[in-house]
Parts: sequence; structure tokens; C-alpha cells
Amino acid sequence: MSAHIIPLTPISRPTLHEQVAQQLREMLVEGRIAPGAKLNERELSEVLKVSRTPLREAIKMLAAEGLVELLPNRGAIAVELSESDVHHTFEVMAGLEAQSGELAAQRITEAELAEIKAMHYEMLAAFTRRDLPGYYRLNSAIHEAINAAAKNPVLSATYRQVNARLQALRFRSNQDGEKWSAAVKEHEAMVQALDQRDPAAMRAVLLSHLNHKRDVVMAQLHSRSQAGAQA
Amino acid sequence: MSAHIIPLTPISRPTLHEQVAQQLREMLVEGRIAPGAKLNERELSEVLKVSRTPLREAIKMLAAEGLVELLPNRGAIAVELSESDVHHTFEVMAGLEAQSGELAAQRITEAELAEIKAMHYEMLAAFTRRDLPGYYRLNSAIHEAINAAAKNPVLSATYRQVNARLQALRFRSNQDGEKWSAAVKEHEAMVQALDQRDPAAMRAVLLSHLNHKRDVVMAQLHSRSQAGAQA
DNA sequence: AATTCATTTTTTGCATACAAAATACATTGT
DNA sequence: ACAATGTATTTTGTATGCAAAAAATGAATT
Repeated sequence: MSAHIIPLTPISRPTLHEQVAQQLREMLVEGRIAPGAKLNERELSEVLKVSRTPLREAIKMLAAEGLVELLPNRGAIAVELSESDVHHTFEVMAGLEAQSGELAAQRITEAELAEIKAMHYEMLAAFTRRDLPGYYRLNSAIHEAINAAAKNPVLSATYRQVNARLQALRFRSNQDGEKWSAAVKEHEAMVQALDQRDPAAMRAVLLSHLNHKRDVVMAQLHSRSQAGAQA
Repeated sequence: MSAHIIPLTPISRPTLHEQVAQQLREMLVEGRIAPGAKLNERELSEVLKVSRTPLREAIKMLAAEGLVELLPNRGAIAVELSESDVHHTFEVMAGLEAQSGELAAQRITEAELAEIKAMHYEMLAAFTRRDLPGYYRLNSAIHEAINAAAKNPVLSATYRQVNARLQALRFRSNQDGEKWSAAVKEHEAMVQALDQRDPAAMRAVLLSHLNHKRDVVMAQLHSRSQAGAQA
């Protein structure tokens, strides 16, 4: 009798439409395809070196994820969030983050907590150097880690999907100094609440954290649209 | 100068893949395609009288919605939630419903509240008659109405998407009498909290409501799997 | 009888081809 | 010049065809 062969790589090569979807996702989130821009199928299929069939399948997935909008007989455009959309999306994100934090406070392991603390210090370093890109990178890594600590894959997937739409906004620049240090203070409170395994405190701090983030983004949106209206 | 013509039906005929997606969604949620069942493309394209192209596009959308799972080179199967999946999904649903209730308590109009009260009484009637299908219909209508009263389209969309996966479970039968009246009592508390515009109370009652629903479903899942193991 | 291997059949994945809709363009008339 | 209408071009939507992978079938061997 031969030993049971367990396939080591059950997911060897992702299919083409998966790869295309991933590429498009990146292009949308990175802003390489601007919000509101049309997704020309012929053009994209040439750039990505695939036929229209897997490309269209990928676009349909992105539509279901809320990253693009389908216009019947007129193709797809990258979603452009209205002010109201952004507000509503942040409201949902606040709820999801708050729940993540609440659950993380109940379920986080010592190792996970240690890693978050380490990243937190790295973030403080980036903050002190006024290294905005590094700060953002660590910031989202910490939020991801909190999410992971909640140990609910459905919550994580939902969180990522909703968050992806906001990522496309790419508010990576000019954060107000005062708001910035306030955000850092909130992160301090987060780490403390996690350390004390205090779910209610985590919920509270994440809610206010997200509300402040929303305010910052909405303000920037406003100043942008103001600038746009003048030009 | 001619009058401005406003297109009355900007969304005249939905495209084929949209229609197919909607049909498949129904088949999955109604259980006409059983959890774990394979979606044979040739077969389905014959049943739905469409070619494989729009069918495949629809399947990709359902995959992004989490209703089917794609197995590379082996097509798609209807999602089959493990016990752990169900638990995690209910956890997320509880958070979404709690937030809906919280927001609804802040934003509901008198007209909306009146309609919910009316549906509540209809539900009581169905409960008294032990009319389970009618009860479930009104129950989900009430939850939908609360969701609508929260006036956050992003939250509603997220709620529906996550809920759709649970719908496929179709636990429509044999609800324990005691649990049932407990659920009705919770609905009473919901209406009261809405009437008093008490967000915190709404959050609390919806959280416990969903937790109880989760317990009922998990128990049924267990007894099912027990019965299955014996057979 | 069970297992392994080769062969056939089916099914998925992708590319191409064709039809219909939308857009762009040009022509005509005022 | 401008609007309106008809035509050409582009673009999307759907169907079909073909290749590769997976599943099914069956014969040969232990």
C-alpha cells in the first residue's frame, strides 16, 4: 500500500482572471486608474496582455466588490465616491474597526500584542521623523494586526472590502500636525486598552479614532473641491 | 430651443449577465442549488438559455459576493458554511445590525416608525397563529426597515451581502416555542427603543437578539449534523 | 478484488468572431 | 455658425471555437 499523497500546492497557478482582478485592484487602489475613469476593455486587454474574456470576468468581480461601477452597454468606470458616500463608508468602517478592536481585546495573544507594541514604537519613530509614508504603512499594518487578532475571517474580509474603496482616495499627504499627534495619542490608548484586555475601551477609542480620521478626510475632500471649484 | 429630454428609463433592460446573476442569487439563497453543489456551466447555460460567457461573468460576481467559491480549473460550488463560518458570520451580522439599530434610533422618521410598528403587530398576529412563514417574512421585513431607517446605503449593502450567505442556510422550520416567544419579546424591546429614540438600547437589544438567533441556528446545525452522522 | 495506468470524455479557461448598442463624425439645411 | 440628421467607427455584449486540465472509463497487473 502506498502512502497517501497530499497535494502540497493545491493552489498552484492562479487563473488569469484572478491575476487580472488583482492587478486591476491594485491599479484602482493605487489611483493609477483615477476615480471616475472609464475602463476601456480593448485598451486594458492590450496593457495586461490578455483577451477581453478574462478581463471582463475580473471587472465583474471588482464591480461586486464595489471598486468599479457597471454602466449597462457603456462599460465600467472606477468608482468615484461622493462626499456622502465617503461619510457613509467611514461610518461603516468605524463600526467594523470598533468590533475588531472589541474582539481583539478578548482574543489577542501575548505574541500578537507584542508585535503590535513593536509596530507601535516603529510608528512613533516614523511620527517623530515626520516620515508620513512610513507612518501610514505602519498605521495600516497595526490596524490589520488588530483585525487579525479579532480572529474572525468574515469580519476581516468585510473590513478589507469596505476599506479598499477608501484606499482609492489616497489621502496620503498634508496631515495637519495637531490632528496627527491626536491620532498618535489615540494609538497609545489603543495599545493600552489591548494590553488591559478592555473591549469597551477598545471600542470607544477606535470609534473616536475613525471619526477623527473621517473628519480629516472630509475636510481635505472639501478643500479639494473648493480648490477645484476655483480653478 | 427644444426642451431638455430627460431619459425616463436610464436602466431599461438589464444586461444578460445581470439577469443571470440575479437568477443564480435566488437559486442559491432559496436553496435550489444546495450548499456544496457544483455549478456545471453547460448545464446551467442550458437551463437559463444563455451562453457560457454571461453565465461565467455572473458566477464571478457571485464569487466576489461570497455566495459561491471558485476552485481553479474545477469551476464553482455553492458555498457551504462550516460551523465556524456560521459563527463568524453571525458575529459580523450582529455588529452590522447593532449599528443599524443604533443609527436608526437616531434617524428614523415618524412615518418609518409607524410602518415598523404596523409590521410588528402583523408579526405578532403571525406569531399568535403560529404562522412560521408569515412570521419570517415580516421579521426580515422589519429588519430591512430598521436598516433602511439607518439611512446608510453602504451599511445596507454590506448587511445584505453578509446576510445573503446566511439565508442560504434556510432555517425556516421547527423553531423552539420558548425561543420563539423570547425573540418576539426582543422585538417588543426593539420597537420601544426605537420609539424612545434610544440608540444604546437598540444596540443592546439587537446584539442579544442576534446572539440568540445565532444560538438557535447553531443548535439546529448541530442536531442536523448529529442526525447526518447517524444516517 | 483492488490498484495502477492509459485512454476517452467531459469540463473548464481563454481567445476569437459576430451582433448590437453607443459614440464620433460628417453632411445637410436653416 | 449652429442644430439636426444620417453615416461610419468604436465599444460593449454575447456566442462560438479551441486548448488544457480534470474526471470518468476501462483494461492490465498484482
